[in-house]
Amino acid sequence: MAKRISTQEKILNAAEALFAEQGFEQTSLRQITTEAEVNLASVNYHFGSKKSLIQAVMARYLEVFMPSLQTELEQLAATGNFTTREVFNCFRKPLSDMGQVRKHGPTLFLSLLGFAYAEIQGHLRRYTMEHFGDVIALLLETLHQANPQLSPVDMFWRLHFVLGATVFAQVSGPALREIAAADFGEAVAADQVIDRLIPFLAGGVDATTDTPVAQ
Amino acid sequence: MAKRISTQEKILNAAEALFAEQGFEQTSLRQITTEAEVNLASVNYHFGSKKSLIQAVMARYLEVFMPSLQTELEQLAATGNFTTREVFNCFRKPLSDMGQVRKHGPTLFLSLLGFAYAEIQGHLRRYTMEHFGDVIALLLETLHQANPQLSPVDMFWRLHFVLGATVFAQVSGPALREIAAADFGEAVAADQVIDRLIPFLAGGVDATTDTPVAQ
DNA sequence: ATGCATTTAAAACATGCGTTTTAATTTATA
DNA sequence: TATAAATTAAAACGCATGTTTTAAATGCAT
Repeated sequence: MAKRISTQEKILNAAEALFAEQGFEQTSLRQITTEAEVNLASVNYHFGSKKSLIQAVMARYLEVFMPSLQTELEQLAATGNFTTREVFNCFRKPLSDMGQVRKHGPTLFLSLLGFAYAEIQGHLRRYTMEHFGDVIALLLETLHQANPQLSPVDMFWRLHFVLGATVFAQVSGPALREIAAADFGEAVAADQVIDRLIPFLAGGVDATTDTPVAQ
Repeated sequence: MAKRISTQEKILNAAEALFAEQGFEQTSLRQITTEAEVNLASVNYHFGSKKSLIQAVMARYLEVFMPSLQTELEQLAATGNFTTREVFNCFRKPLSDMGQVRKHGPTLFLSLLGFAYAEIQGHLRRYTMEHFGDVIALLLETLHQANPQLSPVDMFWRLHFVLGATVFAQVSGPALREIAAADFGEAVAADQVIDRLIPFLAGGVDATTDTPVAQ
């Protein structure tokens, strides 16, 4: 006997899948409620507004992911000496952990994160900083320790490049994996993209800053 | 005497600025026609549809950018031996050239490119491949020559990570530059972001592929 | 200057959105 | 079981969108 799923959960489950696939703005409440097989008005009844629903979807992931990431980072920091790549490897366990909570959890979460930034959802950024600002700060600090030669400004920019590459890889992930499979006859599992990503990110962050004169 | 600007051009100019700022979907025809000081219906009269307008906006840039990039790549390839960073430097001149055609050209173009991918405008991808597929192929080939150790699959993925980081840097560029200026008291010009980006990208592409075991 | 084609203007159309309202129904409590 | 609260259902609201239609204005040949 499958345990009864509440209307809230039905909505959250349908919403997160559609959000990760299409983005927040592109997904309508009617799509969500149809998929969830609940009444249209129940979204506003249970969550108040679409904006609050988006926040609830993200919160469900962040509440699992952030503490887990914090643990990993603190564990690494305790070793005293580490590389950039090891810092990024701290993301592996928290991500795969979410796969046990919810199938396709890692992919969903990263896609959601991607759209959250791509669509410049100011309220999401605010929410994240408010609830998990200390984890973000820890991440920045740890990365800086691994790269003391980088100025704070340099690190700021590179970290956002990292975010961009990550987000993009997830958002266009399904389409890309399809093309890759067709062109190279090699299927790449969703959670293996991270294996390709981490070396790239670490290489980018570790790059020398000296700029050869163009032209 | 400023030369008379046609309705088409007024629309294109207003549209590209708004698209680059807000994205394609978020920008309404009413916004565009108000900004351009033309009638609402003139967009559909001159361009047929919003989708065609988006394509026209992109085409105006691509027709300048792509041939210029092709020239740079061919010039580099003729030298016989080159680094990844030199390949990415090939983007500098074509980008800055567009600044002479239109003020803020480089930033606008990269932002547009960003939204084109972020919003998964299938028709734009098709258009680009149809008209400039050979330049894309040349870029891939040149990058592969600079990195013969990378398999085609590896290069495929890394090139998309590159695209993601680039796109993201541009799309969230204005907001990021603002934060950077506030946090570090250092204003960064829009076209200087590329100076920070290229080392990162080259470092990422050049990274070793061996993956240390996680955990 | 006249007549025709092109372009602009104003209004309406059809559709989809998030949200609200009202009533019916289910659930829980006393 | 009776009553109150919580939830679901159905419909409509107000608004914004891209597009189309119809008429007026303009440009440009003859």
